[in-house]
Amino acid sequence: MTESRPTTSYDVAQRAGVSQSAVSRCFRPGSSISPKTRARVLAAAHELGYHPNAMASGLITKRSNLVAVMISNLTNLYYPEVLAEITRRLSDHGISVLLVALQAESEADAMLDQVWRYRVDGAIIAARVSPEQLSYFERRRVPVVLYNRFGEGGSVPSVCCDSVGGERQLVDQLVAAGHSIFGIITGPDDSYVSQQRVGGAQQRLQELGREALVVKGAFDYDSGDAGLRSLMAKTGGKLDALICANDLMAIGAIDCARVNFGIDVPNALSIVGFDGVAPATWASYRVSTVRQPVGRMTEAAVSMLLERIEDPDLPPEVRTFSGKLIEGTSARLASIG
Amino acid sequence: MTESRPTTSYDVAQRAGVSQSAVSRCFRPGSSISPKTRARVLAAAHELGYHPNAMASGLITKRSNLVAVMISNLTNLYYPEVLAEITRRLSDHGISVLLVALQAESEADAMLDQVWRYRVDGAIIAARVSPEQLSYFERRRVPVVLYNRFGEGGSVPSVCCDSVGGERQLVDQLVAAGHSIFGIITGPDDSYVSQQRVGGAQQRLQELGREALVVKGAFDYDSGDAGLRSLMAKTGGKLDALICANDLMAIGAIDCARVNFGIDVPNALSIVGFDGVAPATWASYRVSTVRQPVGRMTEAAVSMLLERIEDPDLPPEVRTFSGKLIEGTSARLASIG
DNA sequence: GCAGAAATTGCATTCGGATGCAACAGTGTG
DNA sequence: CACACTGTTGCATCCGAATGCAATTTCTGC
Repeated sequence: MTESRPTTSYDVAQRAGVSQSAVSRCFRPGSSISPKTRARVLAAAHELGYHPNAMASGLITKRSNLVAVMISNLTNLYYPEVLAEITRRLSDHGISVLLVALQAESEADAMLDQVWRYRVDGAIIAARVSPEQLSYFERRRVPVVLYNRFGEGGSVPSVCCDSVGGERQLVDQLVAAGHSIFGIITGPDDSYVSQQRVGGAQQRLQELGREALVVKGAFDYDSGDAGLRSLMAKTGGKLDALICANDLMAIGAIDCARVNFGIDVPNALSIVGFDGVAPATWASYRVSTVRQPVGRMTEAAVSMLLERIEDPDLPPEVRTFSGKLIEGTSARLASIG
Repeated sequence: MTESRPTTSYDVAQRAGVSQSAVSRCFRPGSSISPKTRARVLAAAHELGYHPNAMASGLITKRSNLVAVMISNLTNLYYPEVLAEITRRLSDHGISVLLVALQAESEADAMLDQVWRYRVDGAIIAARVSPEQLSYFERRRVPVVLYNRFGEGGSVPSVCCDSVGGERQLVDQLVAAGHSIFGIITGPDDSYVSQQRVGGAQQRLQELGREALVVKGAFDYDSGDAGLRSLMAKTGGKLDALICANDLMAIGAIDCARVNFGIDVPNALSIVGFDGVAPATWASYRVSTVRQPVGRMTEAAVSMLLERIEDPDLPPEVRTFSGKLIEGTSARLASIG
């Protein structure tokens, strides 16, 4: 009963009375093997608890069946869902996930070293990665799909939620509902998503002849709080509509408005977010926001990656998905629709 | 510039004018290599962008430097933090994470197949796994550390937060503050954590001559809502103190109490949770809860696992950490302290 | 400058599975 | 029953790095 060393294909071969090649062919779809032999081998494999060694097979096939999933701040509420979805979809295709969780930008190089060593078949990147680091993937011909970011003028396949369009919708609704003094809380400067969202909102505001005060945030709860305080000070409390670059900051701002300033949200102040995370639907918040279609986006990311693993020469492609406007009750919206 | 096929140690050897063995020794700490050769090799490796092939080295050393991290429901708010911490700590030791995200119990076998194929060096399990599945790890001599669960009478190393003790503290405080009609919302039946928390609370209540109405939940927001409704019905609205098996349900219950029943929490109803997740600290909730020491727990889990990878014969060990009582404002507590 | 010890280096082999090729069996035809 | 053809099978080799061993170099002390 002491199953000391892991079983190899030779053990199985011996037990089944066939050659090692036969065992190998048994576990490799598309190989020529007779049903009879197959059954014998599978029986022996089962008895011995045999599982093919992925390192050995990866070594020779040059396919690790590993995909790196790189995520910046896992604690962002939005990413766990994405990560879970991606993992599930990949494993449906027999591919395992090498998780790379970046905290600081500086770690990226050390983590990438791991990625290279394992000869991953591809990568899905939802993290900030420098252009040089990205170009490394290209040079090594490791397919990459960016998630909610954008690589060097669209030269890298990516899946995005239409931030600009979503923000324009929010702004349209806010303006139509008669708001007048706008504030924006951004994400970090180097965040593509933040740039898009803030840019989209500002642009639409300008088109409609409005403008907004902008303060910087960091995509977290406290930023919403701090951002609101700052904007209230700057506007002498006249702030009318607040656009937050994500839901988490919107939630922070809602709490701050109510608890700290005693403001009636949404009657005295409208607050909108972006993402459509779970807490945004909670009864205390019911954030007016744009929900990203996580299911369709992850599906696209995975299938784009798999296609490019099969055929690395596919041209880059950028798929953009529209988010869904969620009315919520944290903002007075025109409610066209 | 077309770096077609990945560089091998032979390429580096040739460029540096040494043998392949020398290159290998360069990347393997503790090997005998002169500083001069080392420098030459490293230079050549750098020029060629060489990264040792983990599959090849794993094949021969029988160490994959991979650890499987198995998590049930990633979307549980509590786990992302745990996952991020564990990943970071492992990568500090040069170990990468093979992520296994279980949704349904049924997937476990298919996912475990992946785990076996990659010959992971160990596993950290924060997912529901059957005893047979667990015993497979033992048979294959793959070290395992359970996270917040408990294997077959303590025969598997594990790291836990003291649920019983935490609940007892909460109950003590609630009773001391004069509550009289208690309700409990549990987690899923098969959850170890739920059993411990509910059992701990019940036991202490009994010791103090009280009892509680118990309804079943599923650790999610909606369960808090549904649980509260059910308890209100059963008690004719007299419910006084509500003990939720985790924060998320406490949050759901708080929202339901305020929004649906117009109850003043905590003055008319005290609600407590467990975990200490980020949303529990938000101004709208400030949940009275017990916070798990995630940092210490993940550190323990990782170091216990690493020790057992080095020496598989270390005896099983269960490390239990006390949580920290967070007063919050969702419950009237005696506030001893 | 030399014997001997110590450190370094290269050679050859190994890990476990995949696969081209040749040998072989089984089938249907004339 | 010989023949061509399709379908299986085993043999030998390969993937890329690690390592025991022996050969070589460098170092040490005298």
